[in-house]
Amino acid sequence: MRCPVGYALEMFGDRWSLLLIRDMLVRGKRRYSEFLNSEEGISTNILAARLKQMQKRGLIDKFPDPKDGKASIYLLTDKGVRLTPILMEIIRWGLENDQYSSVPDRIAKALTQPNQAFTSDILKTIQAERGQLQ
Amino acid sequence: MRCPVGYALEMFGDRWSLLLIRDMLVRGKRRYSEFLNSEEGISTNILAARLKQMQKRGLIDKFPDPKDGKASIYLLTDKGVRLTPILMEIIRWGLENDQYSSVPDRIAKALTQPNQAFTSDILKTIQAERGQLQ
DNA sequence: GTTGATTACTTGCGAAACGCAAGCTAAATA
DNA sequence: TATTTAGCTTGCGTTTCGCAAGTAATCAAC
Repeated sequence: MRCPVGYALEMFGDRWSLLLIRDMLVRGKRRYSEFLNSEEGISTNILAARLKQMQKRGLIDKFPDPKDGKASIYLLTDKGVRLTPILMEIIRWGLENDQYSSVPDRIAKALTQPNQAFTSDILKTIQAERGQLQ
Repeated sequence: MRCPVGYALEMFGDRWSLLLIRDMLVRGKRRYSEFLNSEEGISTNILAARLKQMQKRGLIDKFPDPKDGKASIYLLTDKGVRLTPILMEIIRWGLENDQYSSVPDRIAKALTQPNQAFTSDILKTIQAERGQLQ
């Protein structure tokens, strides 16, 4: 009998989780080094902690890179991909309320469609990637 | 040319802001004392700081209570009310992914409609309240 | 009109989280 | 074999948070 908002905020309600999810969902980032040089500048110890936490919470999976033994690939789980509608509404609100915000055409276009369409596009893409790694 | 997600998280991306917005949007809370005894247990200094911050950021307004000189009434601005679709998607995700989460019938019903319908319901209600106070 | 309660805070302090810089390990590359 | 790359860990100072106690203004009761 708990509040779903409280649950959601426990899952990704810190300063960095949702930005990492954005990086994975709309920017196609997959690697530690890619997350590290996001424009917002997450520090390396926090990044490591968040990735572990999100894995523990079932939002992302970690795979070894088949082409480079020292590298890893981080992918959203289905539960993580289903955050897409939340992210879309956040993007919509940000664009509506901040004159300095903008997004690439691909995202602007997705915002005109129902959330579900974009979510299932991304879900397919990531499930295909996952298939290559398992 | 900044990211709308980054902007949004600066506006309400801390541990408490979105819970306060939930309290105002779906639980009809308006007063300091009401926020203080939310189930999550915000501490009094943090509550005071958040309310000031949200006011500064244009998410809420503060009005003197016409019936009690020592009391205040906090109301969402239109910008704050427009967060409703984000909150609805968060609720949807929480319900979908946490077996222990539930919401009152009124909210469950609203989730079956397009987000916009519930948003404009709430907007009307709050604009009416605001009219009584200004 | 004085006393006690209510409302909305502020202050002080210890604990936890964050941010920066440096260092470390294993694997790949030259 | 030496150097670079990828992905971390550790240490430490700073900021934020959480708890408890205290304060100020108003209101309600006697």
